Amino acid sequence: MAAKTDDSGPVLPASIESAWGLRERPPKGPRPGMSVPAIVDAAVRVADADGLAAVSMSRVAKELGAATMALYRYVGSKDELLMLMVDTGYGPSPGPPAPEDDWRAGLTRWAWAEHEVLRQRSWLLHVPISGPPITPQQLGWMEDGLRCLDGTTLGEGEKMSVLLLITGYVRNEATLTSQIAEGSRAAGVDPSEMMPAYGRLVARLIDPARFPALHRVLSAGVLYQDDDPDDEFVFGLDRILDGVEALIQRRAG
Amino acid sequence: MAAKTDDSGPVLPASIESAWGLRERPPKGPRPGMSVPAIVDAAVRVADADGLAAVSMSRVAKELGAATMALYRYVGSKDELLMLMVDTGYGPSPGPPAPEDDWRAGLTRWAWAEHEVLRQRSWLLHVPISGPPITPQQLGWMEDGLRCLDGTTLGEGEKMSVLLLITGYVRNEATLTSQIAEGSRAAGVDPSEMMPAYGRLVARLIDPARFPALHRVLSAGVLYQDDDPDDEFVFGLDRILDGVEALIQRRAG
DNA sequence: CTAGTTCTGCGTATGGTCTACGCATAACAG
DNA sequence: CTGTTATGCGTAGACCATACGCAGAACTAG
Repeated sequence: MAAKTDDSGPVLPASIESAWGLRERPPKGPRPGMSVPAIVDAAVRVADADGLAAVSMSRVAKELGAATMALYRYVGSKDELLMLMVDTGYGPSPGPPAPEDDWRAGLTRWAWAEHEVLRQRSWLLHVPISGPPITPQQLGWMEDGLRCLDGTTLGEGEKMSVLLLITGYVRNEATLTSQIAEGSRAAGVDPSEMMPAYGRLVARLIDPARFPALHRVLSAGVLYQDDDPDDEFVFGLDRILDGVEALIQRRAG
Repeated sequence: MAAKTDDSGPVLPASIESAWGLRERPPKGPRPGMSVPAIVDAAVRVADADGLAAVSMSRVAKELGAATMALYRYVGSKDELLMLMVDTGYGPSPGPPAPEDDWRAGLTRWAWAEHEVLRQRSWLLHVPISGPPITPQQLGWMEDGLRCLDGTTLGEGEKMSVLLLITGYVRNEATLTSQIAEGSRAAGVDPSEMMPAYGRLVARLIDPARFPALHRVLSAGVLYQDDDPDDEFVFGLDRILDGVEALIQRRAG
């Protein structure tokens, strides 16, 4: 007999489907000794402690007192595990915007929430993302962001684009600051000395005649000071939100 | 006797220094059979053909008809090779803005130039960047971007922040579109069918009561259509430049 | 109660990665 | 000619993901 056809196109990995609460366990066979959430939690624990590079299948298995190959009964591949790690690593979305917030306050809060997550779990930035979000909590974040733009003059497509713009900005900013942190740790330099050292290095390398504008920036001492990363974050975010505001005004006519 | 002290702080890898034209070859010993540029070119060729994942030391060596370990006489590590690959992969910077361009036209051109490079060499996005740019051509790009903002009311630090904002945006946008391309190739789906398939998948997964805003986006058909990626790129870029413009106006006022 | 089915846990093995180390040799300086 | 120094590169070690297959557990059908 013909199975009920699944016309939904792309096939979801089994572990992702179970994250959505679909697909119950078949009643046959021995009872599982582990669970997908337990594995993912262990992997997240490893990443929190020793970084994403330390997350290998054998290391995660050791964390659980299990054999390496046992994990493959629960996740189809390491990439699948990584996807699930991202989902729980981000954690639950910050929730819908407060009623008294306008769109700008809401999105600012939303951006800061992601900023905070990425500051605390910088390994999330190192996970090679392999497609648009399909896990429950990731879509939860998206939902909360969209709600901030409810009641604006923007079209649905524009709302999506704005969210993409902001989340991309947050990720990018977090990547840069985490690189400075990791670089200073690798070089054994004090983090506050990292940017000044970089400035001196560039000053030594460049020829002022070939790089006049860059030379001017260096002369202004921009790279030498160790400014508050939060200020830098706020600067870019405000620029983007200004741009969004201009669009909203224009749409309002 | 005391060597001439190098008070410049961080030590540059040897291969990077030679990319700046410093450090000439010592006259002793057998003549080298290869050169750093030849190795980097071969690595770039491999990445262009088969992606960054195909770039292993042995594969690059095979490309050159050399033994794997021979490469380590020229580059200190694979990471160093990757850094040099990024430098030549981006290629020479697009050049200073045309005299008739105002800052906005100049930055637009600048952003499109990077966009174009990343579209053609999407492996650049997969290179884990490990710090601020220190190679000649990378700093050349920075120089050209800074020149676009010459004559504006912005401070030197603000110019730098604006550049970071834009280059981050371009990278992010390129990452998203290349993920769609790679995802569709991996799934054997036509690229134009990728976003519609994603839309159907999300529609199947979410509960409209839990995800009302997302559901509304889907109902509007936003994810189903396969819109021109360039339009999406222009949208975000214009938002950011609007934000920069607002700042310039404010500083001028 | 028994036989069949299906699932779990996991040992083994393959083929890939980067790179530390050390040796033979080639080219130069004095 | 001798000593110094650099190169080319073979060997080997320490990882990695994962394909495959087997033993046994837990359920269902008869």
